[in-house]
Amino acid sequence: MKHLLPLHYIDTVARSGSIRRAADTLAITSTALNRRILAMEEELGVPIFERLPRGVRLSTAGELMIQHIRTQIADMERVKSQIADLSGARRGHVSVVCGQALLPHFIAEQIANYRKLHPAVTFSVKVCDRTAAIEQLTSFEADLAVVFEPLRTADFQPMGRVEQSLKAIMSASHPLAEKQQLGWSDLLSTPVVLPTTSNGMRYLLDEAMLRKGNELEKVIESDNFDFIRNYLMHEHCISFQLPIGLPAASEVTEIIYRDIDEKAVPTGNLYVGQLKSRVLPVAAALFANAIVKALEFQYAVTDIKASSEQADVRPKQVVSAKDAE
Amino acid sequence: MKHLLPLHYIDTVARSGSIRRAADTLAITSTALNRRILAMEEELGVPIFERLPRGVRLSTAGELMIQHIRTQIADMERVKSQIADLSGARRGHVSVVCGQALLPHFIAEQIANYRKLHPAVTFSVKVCDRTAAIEQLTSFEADLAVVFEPLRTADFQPMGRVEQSLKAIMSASHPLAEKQQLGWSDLLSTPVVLPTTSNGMRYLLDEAMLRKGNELEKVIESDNFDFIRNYLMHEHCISFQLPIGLPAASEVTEIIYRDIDEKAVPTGNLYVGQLKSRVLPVAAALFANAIVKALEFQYAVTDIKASSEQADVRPKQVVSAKDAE
DNA sequence: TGTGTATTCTGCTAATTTTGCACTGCAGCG
DNA sequence: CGCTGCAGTGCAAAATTAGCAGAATACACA
Repeated sequence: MKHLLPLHYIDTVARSGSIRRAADTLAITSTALNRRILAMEEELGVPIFERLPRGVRLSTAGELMIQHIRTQIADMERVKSQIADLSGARRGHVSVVCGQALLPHFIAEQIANYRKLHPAVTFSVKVCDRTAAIEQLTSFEADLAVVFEPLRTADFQPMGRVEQSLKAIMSASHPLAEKQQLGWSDLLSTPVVLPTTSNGMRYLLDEAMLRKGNELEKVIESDNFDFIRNYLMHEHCISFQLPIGLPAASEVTEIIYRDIDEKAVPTGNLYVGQLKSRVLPVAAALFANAIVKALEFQYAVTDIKASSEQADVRPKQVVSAKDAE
Repeated sequence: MKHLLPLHYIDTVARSGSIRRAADTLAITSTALNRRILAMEEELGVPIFERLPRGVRLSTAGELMIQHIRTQIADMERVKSQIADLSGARRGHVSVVCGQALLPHFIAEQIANYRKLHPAVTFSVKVCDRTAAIEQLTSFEADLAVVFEPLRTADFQPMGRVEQSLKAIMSASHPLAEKQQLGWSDLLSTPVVLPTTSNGMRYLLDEAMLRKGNELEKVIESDNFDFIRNYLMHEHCISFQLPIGLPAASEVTEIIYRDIDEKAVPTGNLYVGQLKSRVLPVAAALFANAIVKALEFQYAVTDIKASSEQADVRPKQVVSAKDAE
């Protein structure tokens, strides 16, 4: 959309923090860009940027302006999407951020499903911690966020929620693998690998430690779940994962998972949500619906499975049986 | 703001229903305007306007677009207003519509008060019926609406409300002038001059007639209160007015007013409100606050005055927007 | 049925705006 | 004290846009 080119320019400058860098990414000369910015500021009557020796930074007025600009751009996307929708073609782009390194597992499946229905819709997926996820929403870089126990900010508007109780993950040869459910004392009995504090699970675990008054034996801290999983193969530690981040029951892996007693670690919530008071483009809104539905479904499954496990009616899934050999 | 010039163009064309007429008001040639519109449509991929032999009309896509455009323009105003506010100067423009021909009496006073505080703020006031008032809000031609018993639309967001019970007005020589309070039978005993159906008072009166099962002796119907008041001087009729539309108690006029028994005609509500989910410019928001405060105050005054006139002292409350919803 | 009028749209040229290049001035850094 | 990275400026070229004249079209009304 041509008319919001100037706005896009300002947005880019604000994001890059320098007119020249912005000019690069915009593929125009810095002088042209510079002049447009000057023109806008002239028009507005106040400078949008503070000139620093190392570039530019948004002024107070600029902060107001940039919020407006990003709303404009996002809203234009929405309108285009709705107009495209009128003519039957469901197209558009959906940008999702996940607060949980292993969620892409789930998200990938959802996207694949959605794209089967609407191949003209494209996606971008970004993984970052919860606070960054909310920032991505407010800066309009993301349409949707899927986060675990988000900080309660006024900007986040939940569209769906499922409870997720932490699972302990470990190698099949770990001594604790024999138990079906682990209590707090079990967790204390073994070294643990923890996610970093930006992670929502870590928040729950820290809370549990505070409440119990004793500490887990933290030997490693990492924000990368691939690393954690791999490490569990080398040392008899345990770590944690959300049900939604676990591999499907049918998949055979050397990493097994066990329930944790609710009294040991409280249950958390996984949220799907958007920026408050924003109207999403058609594609994003539909995808959000789909994802919420899927979460509810997935949750129901987890719930049933969990209850049957706790009652110990059914055998543990294939993974443990195989690995126990 | 230059970047939304194209948007403003489209807006104007949509409002005037013809490219040429719009071009006139925009002070450019119709060809230039035409080309810009064609360019926008090209860019959007779908026509915004339907071409009719007598001009143009918004297409379905155009309806979506125009809503976006008006939001954008209004929001830009808000941003400018907030930015101006940063630098201490409280400036801006407030556009008010009233649903009641005699409200300007009250509004004028409010505007005068407000402008004493902030002389840099300008106003436009328009009088129209309730439905038109809401339309003015949705088309972003007005920031605020003050209406009596508005139709309950999803677009109207009340910010304040006061109860207003109808008063009967008549010449001082009218036989009924001797009574302090009029009942339904009193109203039936004399010819009446009614406002048109677009008026909220008329709505209440029609309802009362329906409920009572008998009709007032309507001799004249008019949408002009000046005319009505003047007519009352010539014939012994009565008409109706809201407390807020009455002259101040200190003013001496030949037209007097009397309470009406609540059992005869139900009490209505006067609302101050804005377009739902819109963020008003600073000046408009402040003026809205002031007006709500004044309404509450004025109501209190009316109440005191009324109590001195009539025996029945009944406290009625002012409901703020929070409680109203 | 014909004529007048109002509409949008299209070549073409002139005016205006925007761009890119080369350059200036400025401020921190080693 | 020069170097580097930065925003701003003068000027000519390029691109966009405006205005004019006119074509095509469809309704209104006699």
